[in-house]
Amino acid sequence: MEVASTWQAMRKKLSDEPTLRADARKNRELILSAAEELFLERGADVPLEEVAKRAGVGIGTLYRRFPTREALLAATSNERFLSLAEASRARDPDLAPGDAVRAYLEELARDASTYQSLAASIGTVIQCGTPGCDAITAEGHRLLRRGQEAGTIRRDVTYADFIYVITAISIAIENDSSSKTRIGHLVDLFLNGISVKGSD
Amino acid sequence: MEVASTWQAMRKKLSDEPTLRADARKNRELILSAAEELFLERGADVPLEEVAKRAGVGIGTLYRRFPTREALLAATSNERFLSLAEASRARDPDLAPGDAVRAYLEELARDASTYQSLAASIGTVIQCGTPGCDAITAEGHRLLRRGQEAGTIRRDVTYADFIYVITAISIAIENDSSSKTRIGHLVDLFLNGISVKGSD
DNA sequence: ATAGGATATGGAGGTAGCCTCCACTTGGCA
DNA sequence: TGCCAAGTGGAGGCTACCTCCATATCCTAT
Repeated sequence: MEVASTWQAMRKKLSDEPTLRADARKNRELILSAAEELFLERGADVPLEEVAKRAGVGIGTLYRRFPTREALLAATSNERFLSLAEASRARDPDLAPGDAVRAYLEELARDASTYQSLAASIGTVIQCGTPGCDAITAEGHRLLRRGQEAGTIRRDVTYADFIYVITAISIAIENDSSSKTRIGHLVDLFLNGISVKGSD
Repeated sequence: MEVASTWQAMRKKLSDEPTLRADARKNRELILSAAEELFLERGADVPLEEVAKRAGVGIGTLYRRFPTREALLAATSNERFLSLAEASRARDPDLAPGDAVRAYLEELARDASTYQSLAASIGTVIQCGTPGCDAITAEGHRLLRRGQEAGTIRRDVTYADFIYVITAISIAIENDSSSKTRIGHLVDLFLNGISVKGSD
C-alpha cells in the first residue's frame, strides 16, 4: 500500500480506463481484428483459441483483455453500435416517433444477425458498457420516452421489451434464414400486434 | 438382405415405431424420469452424463434412445404438451378467437419456462415430431386459422410468428425472473402491439 | 428347453473448448 | 541504465460431448 505517485498511476486512478502499455495496445488491436474476421466467417461461437491464434497472441492475453466472450463481441461491435445510434439521432427530426422506433428496432435486429449465433446473447452483449453499447441503449430509451410523450407508444412498454423483440427477431433469422427478408414484418408485428386493429 | 419373417420385424416394418425390448423400454422410462427431475432441478442444459448416471444406465444407452438433447426434452415434455393441446381444445367453444390465441400463447410461454435454459431451443424442441409436439402444433395452426377466418387476426401472421413470440417471452423470463409475473403483459404486447391503438 | 440371432448395453477413450495460473519477458519511468 | 509494474504465452486441469464395439441380454422358433 503506497501513495500513487507515477503519472501512469495517476492517469489510471482518474480515468479508470488504464493507459495500456504500447505492446498491449497493439495486441488488443490484433485481437479485435482477428475476432471480427472470425466472427464474420464462423459465427459468434467460434473458439476463442482460434481468435488468439489468428491474432498471434497467447490465449491468456486474450482473456486478460476480454474476460468474457460477450466483452469481445461488444468490443468488435463498438463502432457499429456508435454508427447506429448516430444514424438514429440524425434522422430523428424527419420521422414520426413511431417510425423512428420502427427504424431503430429494424436496424438493431439486422445488426444482431451480423454474426451467426449471436442472437441468444445479444441482450447480454448490449449491456457490456462499452461506449457503443451505452450509446445504443441511451438512444433506445430516448426514442421510447419520445414515443410515449407523443402518445403513440403505450405507457406500459419498457426498454426491456425492445430487447426481447430484438432477441426474438434475431433468433428467428438464425433458425430460418428466409425470415431475414421479413425483419420488417416481425418489427411491424411487434409495433402493431397480431390482432387486427380495432377488433377485440 | 432377407425377407422379414418374425413378428417383430413385421410389426416394425408396419408401424415404424419399433417395439422395444422389455429391458430397453424400462431403461427408456428410467432415463425419462431422471431427465425430468434433472431438467427441473438444474435446467435444460444439465450434462447428459448426469442424466444417465441418475437413471442408472450408461451414456451410450441414453444416446441410442435419444440422439439429441432436443429429442430428450421433447420426450419429457410430451405429456405436458398433450395436456395443453387438450385443454385448449376443451375451452375453445367458450372463448372468442382472440382470447383463445391469447390463452394458448400464455400457456405455452409459461410451459417453455418449466426448465431453465430451455427458451432458446423451444422452437427446435417443439418440432421434434413426438405426439405432444404434433398436437400442440396442430392446435396452434387451428387457432390461427380460426382467428383469421373470424377476421380478428391479421392475415399476414404465420404459425412461425407464434413460435417467435413464445421464444421471445421465455427468453425474457429467463433473463429476468421478475418478468415471470408479466407473461400476460408480454403476450398482450404481441397481440396488440406497442403502438397505441388508433394512432399511426 | 434351448440355440441362435437380433437387440441392447456400458463406459473407456478420443475430441473439443473453457479458463487459470505463474514463470518469464518487456516497456517505460526515475 | 536499472528496476519493476505491466504484460505474455501456453501448459495443464476441467468439463462435456459423442462414438464405438466387445459383451450381455432378451425373444422366438423349433
